[in-house]
Amino acid sequence: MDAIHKKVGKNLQAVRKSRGLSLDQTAELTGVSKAMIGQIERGDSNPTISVLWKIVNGLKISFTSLIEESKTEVTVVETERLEAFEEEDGAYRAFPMFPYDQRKGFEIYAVRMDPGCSHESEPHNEDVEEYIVVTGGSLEVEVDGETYAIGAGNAVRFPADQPHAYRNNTDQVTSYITLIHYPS
Amino acid sequence: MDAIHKKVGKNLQAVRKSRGLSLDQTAELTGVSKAMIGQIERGDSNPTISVLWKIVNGLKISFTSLIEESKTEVTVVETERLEAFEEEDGAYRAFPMFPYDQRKGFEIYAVRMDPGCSHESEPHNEDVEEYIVVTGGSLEVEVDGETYAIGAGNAVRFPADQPHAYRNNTDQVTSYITLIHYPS
DNA sequence: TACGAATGTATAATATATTGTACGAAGCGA
DNA sequence: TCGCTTCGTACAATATATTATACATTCGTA
Repeated sequence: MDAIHKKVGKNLQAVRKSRGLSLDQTAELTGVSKAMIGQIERGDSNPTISVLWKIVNGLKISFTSLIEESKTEVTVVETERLEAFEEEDGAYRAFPMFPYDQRKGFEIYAVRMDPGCSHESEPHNEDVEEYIVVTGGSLEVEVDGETYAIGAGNAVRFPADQPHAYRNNTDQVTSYITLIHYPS
Repeated sequence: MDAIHKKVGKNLQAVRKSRGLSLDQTAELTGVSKAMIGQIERGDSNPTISVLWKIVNGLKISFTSLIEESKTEVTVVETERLEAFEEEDGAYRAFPMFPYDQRKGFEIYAVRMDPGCSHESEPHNEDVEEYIVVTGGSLEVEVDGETYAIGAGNAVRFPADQPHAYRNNTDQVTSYITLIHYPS
């Protein structure tokens, strides 16, 4: 699922078969060897971009159609099964629930912060926005010198192209969901 | 210009420099070696799709942003300098003025047909359309058993997912522009 | 049944993508 | 100027992408 070249292989084979083309015919149309096309379809090879370019142009299809997920599938994620990025000696734990997807332009983490934990984040690039929904405990967010207290069930959004910090001043674990949106 | 990997290199370098990143930092972010990133930027290497995928995800950019032309440039095409696809012993000559561009989804040819020339075209795939503007002489187009006579200055459009034929029954050279549109 | 054509796969040879390391150039304080 | 760092490039070693060829299977046909 995550291996891009396998996705490309599936998509390519889908296009080829939907047109009733053989490997030989496809090789003729694209200028890429039959063996290579077969390997790409099976996921046995990691095509260079030049080869993909030839295929795309020979078949008169878009580049995107090869790298796109054929359909958006149901994806169930269990936080406990994810491997967290830990910071602050494990007191700050970020679980990548939906990793960055360049077609969507955002990523979603579930974060847990132990009592007393404080975490500073490097500024992101311009026009990057962060959305936070606190799901448990209470969170202090500091942006541009201002501090905002967000209780469970509440949310905040802020431009993340500047240094910002998260603090859990309570005596219980605070959890929140954060969505980071990158400009297209 | 036409070499895809050089375009990718330019775009990648543009992104990296606009963020003030060094090769080392980019390597750190993407998990791709510094040497490789340098080679890609210079066009010395033809990256595999997996490597591009890592870069795209590490930098939080879209795949498309790497393969797109940074800006649409002015492109002047002189038909006489183009190499024609010849058929019917050279009596049918097709000049690729604007070759297939998957982002646009179409391609444009200039065609010259000698007097008496007749040319049959294989059916294209479903939902492919052909637009023809006759610029000189007169053209007979046969689609689905029907024949249409198109004089200079006139045009025709038809679905090209069936056999179709072109004929020049006049005693002079007929020329026309044809645009072939492929579905997305 | 046998044959020929067409399919997708396996194999070996070659080209090249990818990496780790080392190098020279350019900035920057002391 | 000297060191120190950071930058991008050059190099050699290795992994692997790509090709041409040969192979096994299937299918239609005589």
